[in-house]
Amino acid sequence: MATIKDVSKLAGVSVATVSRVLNRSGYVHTDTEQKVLHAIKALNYTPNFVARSLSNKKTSTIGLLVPDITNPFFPELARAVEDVMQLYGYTVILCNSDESASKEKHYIDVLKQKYIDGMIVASNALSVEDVREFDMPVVVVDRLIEGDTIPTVMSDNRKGAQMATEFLLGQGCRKIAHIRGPEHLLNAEERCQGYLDVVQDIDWFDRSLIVSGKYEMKRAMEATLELLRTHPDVDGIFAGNDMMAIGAMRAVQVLGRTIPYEIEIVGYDGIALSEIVFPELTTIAQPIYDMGALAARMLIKQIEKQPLDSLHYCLDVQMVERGTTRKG
Amino acid sequence: MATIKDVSKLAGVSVATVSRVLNRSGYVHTDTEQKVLHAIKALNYTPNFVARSLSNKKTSTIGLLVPDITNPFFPELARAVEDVMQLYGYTVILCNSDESASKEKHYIDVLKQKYIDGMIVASNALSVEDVREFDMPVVVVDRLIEGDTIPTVMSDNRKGAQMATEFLLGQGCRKIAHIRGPEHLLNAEERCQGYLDVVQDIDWFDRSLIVSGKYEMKRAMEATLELLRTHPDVDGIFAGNDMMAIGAMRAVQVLGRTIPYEIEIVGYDGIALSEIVFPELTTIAQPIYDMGALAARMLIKQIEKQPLDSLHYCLDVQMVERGTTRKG
DNA sequence: CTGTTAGCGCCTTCAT
DNA sequence: ATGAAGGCGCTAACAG
Repeated sequence: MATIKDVSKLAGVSVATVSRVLNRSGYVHTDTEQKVLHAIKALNYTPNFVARSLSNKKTSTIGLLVPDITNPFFPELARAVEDVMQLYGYTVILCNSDESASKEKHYIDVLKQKYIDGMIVASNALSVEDVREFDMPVVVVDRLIEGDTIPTVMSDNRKGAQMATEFLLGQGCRKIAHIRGPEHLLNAEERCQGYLDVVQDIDWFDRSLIVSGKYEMKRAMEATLELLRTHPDVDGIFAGNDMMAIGAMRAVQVLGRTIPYEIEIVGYDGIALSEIVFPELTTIAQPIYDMGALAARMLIKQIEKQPLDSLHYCLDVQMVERGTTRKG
Repeated sequence: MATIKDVSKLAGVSVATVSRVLNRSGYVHTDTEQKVLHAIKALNYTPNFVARSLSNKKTSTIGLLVPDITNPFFPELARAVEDVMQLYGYTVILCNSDESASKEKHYIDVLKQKYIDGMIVASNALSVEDVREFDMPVVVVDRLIEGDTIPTVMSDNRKGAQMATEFLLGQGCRKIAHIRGPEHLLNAEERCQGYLDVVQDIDWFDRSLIVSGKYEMKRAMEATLELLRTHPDVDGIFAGNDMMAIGAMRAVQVLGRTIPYEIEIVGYDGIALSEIVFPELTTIAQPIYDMGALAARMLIKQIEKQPLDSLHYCLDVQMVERGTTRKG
């Protein structure tokens, strides 16, 4: 691998000059610039990023921390992040935390040592203080750190949940249940709240209509089986995410009831999977790709010391009507 | 951030000594080691990887090149790679190539400049020469570069395809079609060949029983619709991957035929999705996680100059009987 | 066992 | 407009 020194020698100039043409910094005569450019081409020279990083204190690398890339929500997010980062000349390191605080901390340490320029966190075993201790640009996705100064992008969970629930009501459902996500996740809490906003004052409502599915398909399936045993008259289900909605579909199918005629189901997220099951899942779609792309842009702005237009972004969600609910 | 110099000062020793205790290289008296350790703790010192990389020529970072992390096959692979890399102190940079040669080349260039230690390639817009030009440790996954010296891990596509086809035959199918993947992908070619191995000498066989689905669900659905129009008597379908198998399921469902009673379907890959559709998909499962983990281990061996037990690994696949084929 | 010193490759004043 | 030289933080001879 040729170094800047080789280039300078071949071009008959000093390394400083080569550096100048490389970075378009400072003045350099057109002729000498040409000489340098030729030398560069002749040697097939490309600058060594590591060396550059050392003197720059900028690695053009960011970290992306997700719970598990295997969870269908995150590939879309990761793809978005990677796309825009790539566009701006950054490179992204992928980290799976499994929502374990110790794993997360370990990653943070490693990434800090590697002097990454910033990170996008879509996993939250960590507390606000932990995140603040990062002491580098950060954007948190889909996990609000309430009322804080840490930049955030998320979607309007509560409103989305209200939309879903109201939609089921509008479809004529007489008893709507909710399969909720993990208690410790704010977004699960908000979605549950949105459901409550709509149904809690209706006469048929009862807290036992809310069951827990841990954002997992299997759990949701079991929870639904149990739910339909205690409440055989449930005719609408709003699941806190698509995976659980699919679990619910399974349970209903196992019981031999037909979707959407006997029971209607609405999910949340709008992951690609929702179009792959049959019937296709009606869902509240978050703009997953947009969220990732926005987070990436926000992070870059911070890294490049540009002002952020807003600290917190809450993107709109969209109702996508498909096969698990009846048409008009 | 404290530097090694700060530590050396505080401990009253030279930087060399600090470096020695840091890397457990060379001798150092227990007492001075203690002093150093204390200084390290006192200053909360952690070494700067960038600086280390510069003098080491080792970044402990590898690249993972996939076509698209959004394609359900790759998250599982990525997860495996990340898991073992993490175990050995490496960090992984994720790259989506969209199977575009120019994108791939661009990535390679960037990663080279970043002096990554090696890379795992699960995408192949590139030719053998291109890959050899990487001039760094590489492992190619699921894409054989035929008869070459580049380390490879894949699964036994041909045998797997034979298993699938024979299984359908054994189930009593009278006319078995194949939905194949892209012509330019070797694994698609091999799977098609495996199908042919089993059926080409049977009287009902006809080349028009092979249709192309591009490894995509939608295309496969359309292809299946068309297939069942020309060959209404097809009662078994072997799809080159699970996504296409799901597309085929859709087509069959749309036509109002029942799975598995009127038509049986077998997929290939064993992605998580295959358990999520209903009926659950019978498939030839590749050990995706194992393949990723093995590739990662092979890469590390190369990086650390250890000998590879074998240049090419071909892992066994497994028939997983589920709902899209009849039992007993 | 420990310290001195010369790199690793690049950037950036400071002179000229 | 260009060059010389110090520094980024760490490692690895080479002395002692």
